[in-house]
Amino acid sequence: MKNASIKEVAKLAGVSIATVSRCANNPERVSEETRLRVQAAIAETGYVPHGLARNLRRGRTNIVMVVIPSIGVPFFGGVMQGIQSAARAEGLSVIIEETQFNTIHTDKIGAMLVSRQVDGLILLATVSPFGTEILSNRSKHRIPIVVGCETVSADLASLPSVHIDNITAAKEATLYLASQGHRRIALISGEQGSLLTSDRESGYRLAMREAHLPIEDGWLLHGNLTFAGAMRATRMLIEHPERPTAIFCLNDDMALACVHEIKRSGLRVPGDISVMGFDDNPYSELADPPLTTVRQPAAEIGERTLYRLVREIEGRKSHGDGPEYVPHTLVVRQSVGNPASVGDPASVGDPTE
Amino acid sequence: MKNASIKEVAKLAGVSIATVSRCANNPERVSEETRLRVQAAIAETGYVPHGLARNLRRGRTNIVMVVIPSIGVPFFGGVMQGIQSAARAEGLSVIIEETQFNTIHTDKIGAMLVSRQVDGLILLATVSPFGTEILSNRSKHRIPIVVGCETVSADLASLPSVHIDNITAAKEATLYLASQGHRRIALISGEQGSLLTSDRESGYRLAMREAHLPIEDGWLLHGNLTFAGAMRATRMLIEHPERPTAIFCLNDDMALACVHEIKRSGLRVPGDISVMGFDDNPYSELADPPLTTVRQPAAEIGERTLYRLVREIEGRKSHGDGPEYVPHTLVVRQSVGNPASVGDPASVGDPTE
DNA sequence: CTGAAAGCGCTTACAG
DNA sequence: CTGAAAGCGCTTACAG
Repeated sequence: MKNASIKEVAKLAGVSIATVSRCANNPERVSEETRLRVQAAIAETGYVPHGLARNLRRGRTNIVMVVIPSIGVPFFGGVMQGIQSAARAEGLSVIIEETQFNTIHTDKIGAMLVSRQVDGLILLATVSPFGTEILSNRSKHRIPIVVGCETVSADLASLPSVHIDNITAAKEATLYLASQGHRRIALISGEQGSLLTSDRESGYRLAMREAHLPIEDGWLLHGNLTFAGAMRATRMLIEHPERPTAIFCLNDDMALACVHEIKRSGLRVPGDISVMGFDDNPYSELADPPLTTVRQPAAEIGERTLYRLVREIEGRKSHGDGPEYVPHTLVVRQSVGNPASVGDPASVGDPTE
Repeated sequence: MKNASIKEVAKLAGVSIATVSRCANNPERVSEETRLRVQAAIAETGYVPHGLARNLRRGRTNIVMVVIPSIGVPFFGGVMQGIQSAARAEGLSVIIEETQFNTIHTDKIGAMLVSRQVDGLILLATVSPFGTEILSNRSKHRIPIVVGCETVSADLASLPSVHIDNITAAKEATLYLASQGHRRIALISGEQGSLLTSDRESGYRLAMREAHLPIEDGWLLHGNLTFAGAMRATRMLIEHPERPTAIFCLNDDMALACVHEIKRSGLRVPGDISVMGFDDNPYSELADPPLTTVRQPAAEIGERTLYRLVREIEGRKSHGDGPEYVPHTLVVRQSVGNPASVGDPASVGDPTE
């Protein structure tokens, strides 16, 4: 059965299509008698307004697009949940576009935007090459864009955004490590050239300086936010002549991999090496030991990002173009302990488990 | 700057809008000279065809909707990756709708479909209440739907689908446990009344019967596929008078939580209790011990589901309405070992770690 | 309160 | 090869 159109309903009810339309959009402007007749006709035909036509007429799609580095990362799952629930409240649908190492379909994203198939764009921790093109399109076509979780490329820094204060968060985490007595603190960082990464790196450096702690050569490694990258970095750290007593990983995935690798080498966490994560993804709690980490309020980031985008779409930029900050918290669990006394070799190579 | 429309391009190039349209869609039907002029005009105006208008005319949106129980579950992330990459190849965009315990916005999904804002629907391990309404809409409006990863509600069983053979997979996993010498094998199952769950339960029962193993009262518990549910179930199992030597969890999340809980109670995995998972999500490899589990080819499921949907959309149902099976594999890691000799209390309450 | 008409921006037979 | 025209299915001033 083909979908009924507004015409058929109109004919059946003996009214014009304008009246049928009004029954859906401004029912108070239709007499009750007519309305009833139209409603009956709608029920009889099973009529549902054709969304495309309506949208074309109204000039809005009620769809927003979110660009995400990788679906299935639990942390982004949390952000998406926030986006979705806010979107639902606003009557919006969300198209997800994954952009993992994929420069090419930048085109597609641009096309969807420019061709008005989506009303706006949310960029979640976006990859670099993206930046300039997006930006030029934005100004050319007045496209609403907001960045969530901090942009990765510096050229996007001027966009409205919502995220935690990455510098401060990383600084606090490092300082916590120092407060537990650690003096040899290494960092497994994210991707080179990513703004998010460099902010957190700054926080680490700031903290180290403030605590009068040295950063030895080879203590600051890039793990690219992946398991494999973190494992590689962890191995290098374990074999470092000045082996750190604590490793700060710039996300929980890397921290999980780091813990795994430390234990595999026969060392204990936190007995021999403490590990600090970042994000607080759901699996961190189940790790052995449960991860001490910096929590980002994922769902809240998602929600606020969406609402911010809605404001952009509707043209009321109450907050200007600056970033909007969201609070982070240090979650203390068991992967960070006190360091073994310096030069005490007893704990090394003598794993109890 | 407002977007240029086809009219402005036509005027600038001194041709009709039909010709402009042809340049985009059937360039070979336009003389080179004209084409060049039009292209120049397009470049000058920055014209991009308005997607909505085009779609309205063509009667397709090139958007498919996927309904997913929960974003951020790593396993579904893998499936989504498959869907996305296939969608990209087909020039489709995907709208994601989360349906966690949310009956209400079933309406929204139905509406998007019926109102033709999306071309088709992928249901990923869908929740129950959904079923009947979707189905009635489907037949009424000829809506293309395909189910991925097995439907949860029996009333959707008639839809085209792609998934592993859940019965066989669960049976093999259980049999593997038996082959390692386990005779007391418990099951932490999924959600009551879910088809996927009951299929895997059947596999477990089949295997136990085949191996002449009893299923004691209280060995088959529902964990609802969540951490919390699995922890609760694990505690009950640990205290069970006939404590199992192996626990089969119907997904990896539960297996991870199960391992966590066993260790927390001072027992060892697999020393005291072996744990088998299901799915092979990325975190399973990093667990301590790494999880033995049944792998579902997530990305492949996603891809094939999308292609299947495309066939439905295009009206060529080459494969009929039956399910399409995808291979599973047993991934042997370290969470399953041989059981301690029966009645040997030495290993109990004497955790080494 | 209701209808005729314009128009959203395109695509595609149909002529020529 | 090109244009005039119909039409996709709606919504919304504008009259009445």
